[in-house]
This record gives sequence, C-alpha cells and structure tokens, in this order.
Amino acid sequence: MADSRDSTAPLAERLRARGLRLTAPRQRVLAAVTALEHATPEAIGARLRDEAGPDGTAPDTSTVYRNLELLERLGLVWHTHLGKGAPVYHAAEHPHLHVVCQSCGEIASAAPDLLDSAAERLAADLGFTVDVGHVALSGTCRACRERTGSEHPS
Amino acid sequence: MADSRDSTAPLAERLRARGLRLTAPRQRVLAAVTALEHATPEAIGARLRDEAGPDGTAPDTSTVYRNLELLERLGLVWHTHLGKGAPVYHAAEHPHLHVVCQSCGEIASAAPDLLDSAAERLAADLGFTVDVGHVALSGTCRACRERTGSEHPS
DNA sequence: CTCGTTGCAAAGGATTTGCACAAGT
DNA sequence: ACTTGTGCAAATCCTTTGCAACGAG
Repeated sequence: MADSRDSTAPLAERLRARGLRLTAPRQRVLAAVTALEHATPEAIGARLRDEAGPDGTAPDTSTVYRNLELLERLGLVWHTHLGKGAPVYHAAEHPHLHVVCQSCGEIASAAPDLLDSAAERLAADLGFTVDVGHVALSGTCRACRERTGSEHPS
Repeated sequence: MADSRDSTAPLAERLRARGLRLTAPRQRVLAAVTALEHATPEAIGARLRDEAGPDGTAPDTSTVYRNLELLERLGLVWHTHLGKGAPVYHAAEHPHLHVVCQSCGEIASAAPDLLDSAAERLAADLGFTVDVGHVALSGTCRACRERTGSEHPS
C-alpha cells in the first residue's frame, strides 16, 4: 500500500485510504506549502489570503494549522524548527536539510548525505536514529561572517 | 569580600568589564543553569522557586529571561532549540551537542566532533560556519524505536 | 444522511516590554 | 547620586480548542 509516489497527486488517495475528505482548504494548504520553499504557518496563511480562491475566501488560521498537521501525518509535508519561534514547512518531495544563519536568517539547503556519517555514528553509539528532515543547523553565513568579523553572535 | 567561588568569578569579571552589576538573581540564574543539565527557562524559574534563597524570594520570570539572555551574551551559557517552543540552556563549559528523541523527549549528548566533517564540508561548499553548540539533532532513541517498531513519527 | 471539516472566537502557554521602585558601585 | 536591575502586570506571539453550521461521500 505504501506507494512512494511524488506528493502532488497522492493527497486524494491518502485521504480516501483513511476515510478522510478532500476539501478545498486542504488542497490549498498543500499547494501553498509546495509553492513556498520554507514557510511558517503564518506565512502560509498570508499566502492563502493573497491567492484567495475564485470565491474570495481563505482558510482560517486554525484550519491551516490543522491541515499542516494532517498533511505531515500523511507524509506529504515536513516541518523543521529553525530556532526560535516559527517552524517552517516544506513539501516532502526530496529530503534535504536546512542551514540557518543566526545573523540574517538566511536559509540554505544542503545535501541530505551531509550527516550520513554522523547519523551512522549515532546509530552505532547510542542506537539513535537521526531524522535528517527535521534537522536544522545554525551558524553564520559567509556574508554575515565577513560583515561582523568573528564576533560572537549576540 | 569577593569570595573566590567557582562560577562567581567569571561572572563578576565579565559584568564589571561591561559596567554591569553583580546581583543575587543573576548569580542564582547562572547557578541554576549550571546545576540543571539542560533546562528550559520555565524549568529554571521553577528551580529557583524551589531553592528560594534564605530570604524566601525567587527571581521573577522576566528576570530569568533577561538574565539568561545576558549570560549568553557574556558567553557563560548557551541555548539550543530542541524543537517546538522549548529552548534549553546549559553552561558553556564544554561544547557538546544535543540529540532529542521525538517520541519521549529524551535528551542525549554527543561528542562535538560528531559534526566536524559536516561542518568542514559546509564551510568549503557554502562558506557557512556551523555553530555546534546550537545544533540539536532530532530522531528516535533506541527505546522508542523498539517500542513503536518502525512507525513513522507523527 | 452521516460524519469529517471549517470558521469564529476564546482559551492558553510562553516570552517580552513598560514603568516605577530598589539596589549595586 | 547615578545608572542598572528587578518585580509586577499588561501586552504579544503563536498555537490550540470548543462548538454550531457546512459539505463531501
């Protein structure tokens, strides 16, 4: 049953399989997450308000949250905590990990195999399985490093 | 006079250097952070309330937050975001990184060199300097893995 | 028709901020 | 004394929840 298709079409499928329903808000939330690379629930809500459907309505904030959670449970989206405040969501298409600059907030992506050796080591040492998709590395990007010298982050 | 206690010395020094003041709440917050391995601001506040000084008072929540921030600026403590809304603070004594189980919330520590190769790669590729102290890896610990089988994290 | 879903509003928890007073130097 | 720090309370921010009406299957 677990067909590993891309995440565009399977929404309806996965919903049906669980006796859940395909609704407009649901599709729009998924569309927004896919469109925006890494967006906070807040940003997703805003986006939906912008692209208000032909009917001029946008899903309520609570609906956005509820569906984000559902979509994640369905395996269609993932979220990552970049640090303080808001988590960012992204389509679960291809695994990649996030790198965040503490100074400017810039988000970069890195290859998922970046942490392979670390993951293996943790698995061997502690029996701990790392979930690469939820990992966010913090640091300083080149631009900020040059701008502030080697100062400590405030 | 200025007793030469362990953690008080660096604190007083750094405060003076900045024209800031050594206060009881400040010392207590630092002591609590040092005592608790990895504690949330909330937990630190609770701890302080428990160990209420001889005077029976405990620092206010806002004071805890303000001092946590200050202590971090002074380089005496570090904080890490383990995921949803709960930063944990720890004394900045020895660098180590955190690994969190998504299921049980268990926090494990790992050697800081775990990410060395990844850090080097990022530096080379993106010019990105990783801050190991702020990194928290998410995943599943052995106990939870065995308990739930190979279930997907919700 | 039945039951999952939504919108709205209010509830909550966590962190921050404004201020006047207390305290460190 | 002068300036920083603290407590208190109110203000924010982000997220969750209760409930009646709505709509997909």
